[in-house]
Amino acid sequence: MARVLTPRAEDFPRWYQDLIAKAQLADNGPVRGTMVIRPAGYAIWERMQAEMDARIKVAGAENAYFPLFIPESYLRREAEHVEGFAPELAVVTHGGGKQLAEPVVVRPTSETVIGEFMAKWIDSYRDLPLLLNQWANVVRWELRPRVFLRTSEFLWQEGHTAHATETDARDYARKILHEVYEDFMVGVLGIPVLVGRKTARERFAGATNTMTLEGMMGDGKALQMGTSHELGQNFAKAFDITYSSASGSIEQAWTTSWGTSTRMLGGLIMCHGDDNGLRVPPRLAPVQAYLMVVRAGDGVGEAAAKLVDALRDAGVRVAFDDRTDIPFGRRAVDAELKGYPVRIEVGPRDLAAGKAVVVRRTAGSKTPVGLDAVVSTVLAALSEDQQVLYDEALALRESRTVSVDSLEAAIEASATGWARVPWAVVGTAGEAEANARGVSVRCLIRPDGSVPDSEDEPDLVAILARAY
RNA sequence: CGGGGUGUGGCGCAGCUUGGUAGCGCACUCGCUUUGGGAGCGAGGGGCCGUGGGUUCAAAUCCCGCCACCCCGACCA
Repeated sequence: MARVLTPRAEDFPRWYQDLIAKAQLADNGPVRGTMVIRPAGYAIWERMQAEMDARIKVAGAENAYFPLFIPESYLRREAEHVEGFAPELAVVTHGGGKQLAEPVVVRPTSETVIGEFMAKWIDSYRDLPLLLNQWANVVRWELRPRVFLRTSEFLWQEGHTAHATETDARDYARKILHEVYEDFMVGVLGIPVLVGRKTARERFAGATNTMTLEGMMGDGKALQMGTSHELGQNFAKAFDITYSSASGSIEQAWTTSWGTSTRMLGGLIMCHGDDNGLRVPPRLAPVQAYLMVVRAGDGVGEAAAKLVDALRDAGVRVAFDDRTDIPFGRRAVDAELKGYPVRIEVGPRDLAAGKAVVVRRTAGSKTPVGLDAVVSTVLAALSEDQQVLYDEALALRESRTVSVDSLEAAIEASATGWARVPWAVVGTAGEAEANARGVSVRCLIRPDGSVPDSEDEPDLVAILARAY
């Protein structure tokens, strides 16, 4: 069968869907827009979860679990929040064979239920901050689903915190943004995300500030890979989240929420994938080294098993493939599709020369290596290729980002990549105009690249692009 | 909701214009040969052609209705 993975800009989503199918990551579920994650995809997601969860815990948040069903009236308590989510709610009207007195919605996000519980759990300033995180699936009935990027049901991590002061909430939302999200995306996913502030128009429904991490995909479009919100006292007011201060007064709490989803898997595929399939960064890869016995022969199985042990001892996540009844090409291509960073080929021919062949997915290079040097070669390749993927993605982003000084030029540049343009020349009117033409303001950043505290700061730079 | 398109074995499609015994590739099963880059040959299994009606001796094919899905746009982690 011919290889049909050809990521040209104009048919990028097609290519992306093909790759997902061929790399056996996901399938479409029985209900429009739902997604079934296959084992190969889930293994990657599991590694994402592990890395994220560890960082979330370092940031002080604890995992908890809240209801899937939310009474419709909860949503209504925060005006902007309902308005934002109403069009995409899945509503349950019947239960136990009867019409429900009050419909319940399948959670599109959990600010409201968690707010309800925060109100019960918080009495004193001593209970603050309350730092919660939930790994769960949520439902948003999107008009046009796309596997991993926008499915009706998706898996995510949503953090919800309550703080005594606005400053505490503000600092925490930024801590998550940088120390959890940015650290993970840059360091593990190898995606050079741009971190900035959303405009009022792009803000999360009910938030006072939304901060985002934007990645550039291989076709120059932007993907919002995660967000961290300051919710002000909007939800504290709606759900009566109050506490007694040290001086005895009753005060309203300040809350935040932040989330990242299986969309990151889509981002990973579209950022690093190439014509031959997935390329998974070594730090993330569930299988870092794929050791395959090329063909059976005297002592080949034993030599291969020894190498597997040596790699495991060195801390490498290794998979062993001795299925010599399946043709070599089939197994090699499969390993490439799934993006295993390093493949080690062991066969009679190599062994006779005291060697094994180390194949790197990133560059596609094949190098015969003495058996004693395999472990060190693999370790070096893993750490080098983590950097290579990041560098390639960064180089692409830089080559496709242009600085311009008019709205018109920015919209034009968005056809192939990102535009950096002074926010002052765009403004809310320019933003609406860009939106009408399929381009959005992805975020605002300061000239030095840091995240603004307000969109009214002078000299802000707007990043305009087309987005998924 | 607006604009385009498609419904035929598990998947991808041809056949429809011009009605006449339902076909191809992949996948699957069995056998032999293979196995250092998506194996070859042989044999097999599997489809009321989306659905309801009409025309006809005869409908996947022609006509009318309905349904579903996909793509582009509006919405979005």
